[in-house]
Amino acid sequence: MNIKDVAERSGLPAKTIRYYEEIGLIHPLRGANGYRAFRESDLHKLAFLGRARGLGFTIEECRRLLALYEDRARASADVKALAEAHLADMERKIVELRAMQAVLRDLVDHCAGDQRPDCPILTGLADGPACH
Amino acid sequence: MNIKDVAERSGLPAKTIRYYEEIGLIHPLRGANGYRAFRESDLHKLAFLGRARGLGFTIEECRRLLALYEDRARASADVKALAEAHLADMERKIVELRAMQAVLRDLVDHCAGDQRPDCPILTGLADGPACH
DNA sequence: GATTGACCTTCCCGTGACTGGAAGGATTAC
DNA sequence: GTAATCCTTCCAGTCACGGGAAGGTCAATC
Repeated sequence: MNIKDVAERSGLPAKTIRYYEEIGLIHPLRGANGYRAFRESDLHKLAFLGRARGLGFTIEECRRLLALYEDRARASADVKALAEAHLADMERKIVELRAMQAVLRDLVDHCAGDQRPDCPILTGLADGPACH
Repeated sequence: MNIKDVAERSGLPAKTIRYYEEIGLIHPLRGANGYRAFRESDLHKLAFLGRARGLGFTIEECRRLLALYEDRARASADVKALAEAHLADMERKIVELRAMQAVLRDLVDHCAGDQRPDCPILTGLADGPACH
């Protein structure tokens, strides 16, 4: 398979596939013409990576997941630990976003949003956090 | 004021303050020795920027906010629109994170997390989204 | 006056995970 | 034979800084 076929079948852009090879996530063969020659196993790995990335795992986490996936002697506890750490990361991000939202929402709710210049959002940003 | 003083008083690292000057967010004066000479107004702007960044506004949004802040003829509607767009951005991110969390949580909940290799998380990543 | 130490300056490189584009070679279709 | 579509590598840019080097300046002390 050439890169365009794997791109279509994996749903990943060709650029991304080249990048994944460059950073050592996959190791496709090479044809006599210098073209990458992808096996089914490469396609499989790329699909795996695409799904892991889609769940928000970083590239390094994906690398570890892939290593675990290929390690027949793995302990599922190791996979679970990785996944739970990532769940916790996401939870932290959500909490942070919610906190920012709450502050900003409060400012927005006090803003008339008309043609006049008076704006609690700007004074809130200028004079300190949530002064009311 | 030298950069270290403004850094302390604004809570921003000196590196960040230099960067903000480089991209034209602030324009401190220069002393005869080449040192940046910050006025109170510069400090004020930096504090404003720090708070806006803390609420998750991008640098370009901060630039627009600062321009509105300095424009005495602004309409508060413009500020509010910017802030509401940002609220919506954050909401989208939260929804996306929640969706990823839900899928991963489901996989994690089905994983024994023991010393055996069988792992629904890995098979879930390998064989497609949420097949059960 | 010399020296130390803390400050300041600019410059360049690295981050994460790609994306865009240029320059040039290979293959396929007609 | 040639045009279109592939493929390759390499370079640069993204965002918002952070680390660190090389070198100039300032204030206090000896």
